[in-house]
Amino acid sequence: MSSRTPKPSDDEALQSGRRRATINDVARLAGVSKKTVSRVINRSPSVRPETREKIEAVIARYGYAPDPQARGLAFRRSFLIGLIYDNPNPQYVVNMQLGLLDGMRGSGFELVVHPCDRGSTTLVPDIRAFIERQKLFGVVLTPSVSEDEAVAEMLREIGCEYVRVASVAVDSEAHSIVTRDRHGGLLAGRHLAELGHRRVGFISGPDRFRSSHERRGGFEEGLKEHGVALAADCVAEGAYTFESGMEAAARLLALKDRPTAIFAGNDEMAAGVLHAARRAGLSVPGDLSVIGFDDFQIASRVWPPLTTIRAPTREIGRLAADRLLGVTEGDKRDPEWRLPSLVVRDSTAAPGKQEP
Amino acid sequence: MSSRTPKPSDDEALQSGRRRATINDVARLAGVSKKTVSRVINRSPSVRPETREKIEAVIARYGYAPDPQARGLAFRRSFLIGLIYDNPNPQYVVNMQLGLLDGMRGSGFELVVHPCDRGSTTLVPDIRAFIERQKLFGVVLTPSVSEDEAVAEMLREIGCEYVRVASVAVDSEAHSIVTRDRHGGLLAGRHLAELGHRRVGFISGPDRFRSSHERRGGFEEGLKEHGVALAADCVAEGAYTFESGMEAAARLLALKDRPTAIFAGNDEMAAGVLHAARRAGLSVPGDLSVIGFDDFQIASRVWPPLTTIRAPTREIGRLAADRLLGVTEGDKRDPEWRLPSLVVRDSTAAPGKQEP
DNA sequence: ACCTCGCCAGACACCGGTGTCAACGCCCGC
DNA sequence: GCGGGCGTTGACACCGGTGTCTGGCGAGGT
Repeated sequence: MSSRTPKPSDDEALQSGRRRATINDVARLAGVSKKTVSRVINRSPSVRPETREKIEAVIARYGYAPDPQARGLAFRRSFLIGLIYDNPNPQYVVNMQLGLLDGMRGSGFELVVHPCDRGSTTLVPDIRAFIERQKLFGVVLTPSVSEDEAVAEMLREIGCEYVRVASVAVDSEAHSIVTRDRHGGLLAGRHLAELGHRRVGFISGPDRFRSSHERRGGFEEGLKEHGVALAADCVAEGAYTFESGMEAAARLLALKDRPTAIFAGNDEMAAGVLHAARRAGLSVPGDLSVIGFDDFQIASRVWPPLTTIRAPTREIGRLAADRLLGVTEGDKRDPEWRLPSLVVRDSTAAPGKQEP
Repeated sequence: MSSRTPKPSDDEALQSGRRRATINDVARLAGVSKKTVSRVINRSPSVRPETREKIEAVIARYGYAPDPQARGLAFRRSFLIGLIYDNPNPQYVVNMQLGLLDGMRGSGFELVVHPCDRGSTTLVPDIRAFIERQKLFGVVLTPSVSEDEAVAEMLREIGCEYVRVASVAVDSEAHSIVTRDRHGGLLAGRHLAELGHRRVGFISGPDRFRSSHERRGGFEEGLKEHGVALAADCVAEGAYTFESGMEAAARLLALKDRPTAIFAGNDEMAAGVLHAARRAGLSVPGDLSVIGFDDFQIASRVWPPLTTIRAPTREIGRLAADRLLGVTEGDKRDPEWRLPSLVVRDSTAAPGKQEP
């Protein structure tokens, strides 16, 4: 009996569930010191099996769960994980959140969201304040902030756990989750080349996104396998937004020798391409094939439904959470399962072919 | 000097910013007790102005910020706000999150997200565990969980602050934020009736969403102003999903006397209506006018761009956060600013009119 | 001059956990 | 029989704040 005896009404409240059990209650009811209970909670090996069982029985009986705040105070670290992102696409954000939550389920951790502005001059201090204020256990960064070295540097400096999701390894293996966008681009290139397209266009994302370059690189590689080259005048820079896709497509479609197919860096821009094609009086896929990237909901909502590259964002999120929490099981699975894959719908066809 | 003197290295770390200041540091450096510093932090009136200023100077000098964990432990309440939702629409979720964050900025609170399944048999205990585990300061509920009385009952029982976002007042004024979906429906009805439509269709959301009924009620009201009635056979139930919208529209368009316009309960379903119309060989808005609800991104991505009702989700989120944090300023503004509004694009026209 | 009251500030316990270190019992070897 | 080492446990301080209660002090009433 380590702490002072409680008032009788206290135990009553405990029984009825009106009061949550604390470590002191468990210690008292199990006839051990709170430190020993703490050892059981933290899976310390130096507890005799009988003692452990006795304590675990009390824990189960009263549904005791340690208070993360108190634990965090002593550990100097909270049980919160932050998602730091600047990608404005709602579907990306939500899928990532869902994936992270998948991986965090049952761990006792919670997810705190933190959108940010990569262009802000106070980006690094803002993120730092966010982390230090709540003493976050760790953070997950997604493109494009995940590609910011100043941010990563700061995270190392303050000793915060982190995982960077990016299209290529931008950090040590322990700190990166690679989405392999290059492979997605490759599939897009192959698909168009196999359909017989020879003059193809590409609309990239913004330069600061690593994925813009990876998707393009893979695309060129896929084309090349079939002897097709991406002409310089058939490349336009977009901003991963619908409007930018529309504008970039308008430029490409105004070319004297316009491409018969366009690979847009994401679905949003691909939707913009569809609008531009319609304005130009071109039918898709009859006069122009269009392929997107992401396979977000929009891909199947537009007309014609978009052929696109499915990026397993939710699965990537799950993996990121696993990594942060030290679960390594997920990493061992066949890496193929988290590779981008081709989803063929109705926006691509052989060049010159009429719609059915 | 209340606590033991620190090692010289400690103060050095403080100066250089390697160590964050604690309340003990501030107390020592200001020559007062930590309790007095606590009073300043909590804006207790019983502190002499000179003392307060002295302490505030030290706080500013060292950039001291109280530790939410320690504060939370003593307060028996964290500085976290939970967003509990079951709406699967990513854009809704993200807009709501952004609105909440708008309202929480600078408050020292953070946002924890918690998707849930309204249909789960463990819904109430799951939410309860979520709240009690992290001792959430408060939660924001959005449709349709916001309309669940069992959940609200539990929140009252455990004394958790909460705000319910719903289309009508489902709770006391302090606990509800009303989105006035009825008004949006009214605008849709008026718009179609004013264009000259006499036979119109409606695709509702799921029955358990209060908004389904409100949008319909308002729609009928708007039609009625112009002497138009909503025929029973022109109403179909959807599920707020693209597929359900497509199926419901297919049914309505197969009617012998098919409607010349359809109001879909949200944009997702309206996109489904567009697909169904195309399949049926109908042009929009030439043969069929379509109007949606939400004005999410998809509305302007599809073809033709959708006339729709803009729901100010982000603003509503901001209001919810203000309410939870006890800020009342936002409530006083002209309530018009957070009413749904009509956004006219290209999917509605007078009946029988050809596309340009 | 004395008592009371209100204002202000501090001492101390407490919130619910963990780290450190010492004590205990037991088995081993000499 | 005794010292040493190991496995197990507990006492106590501590993490960084807040609640309660008490005491010192000056102003106001009698």
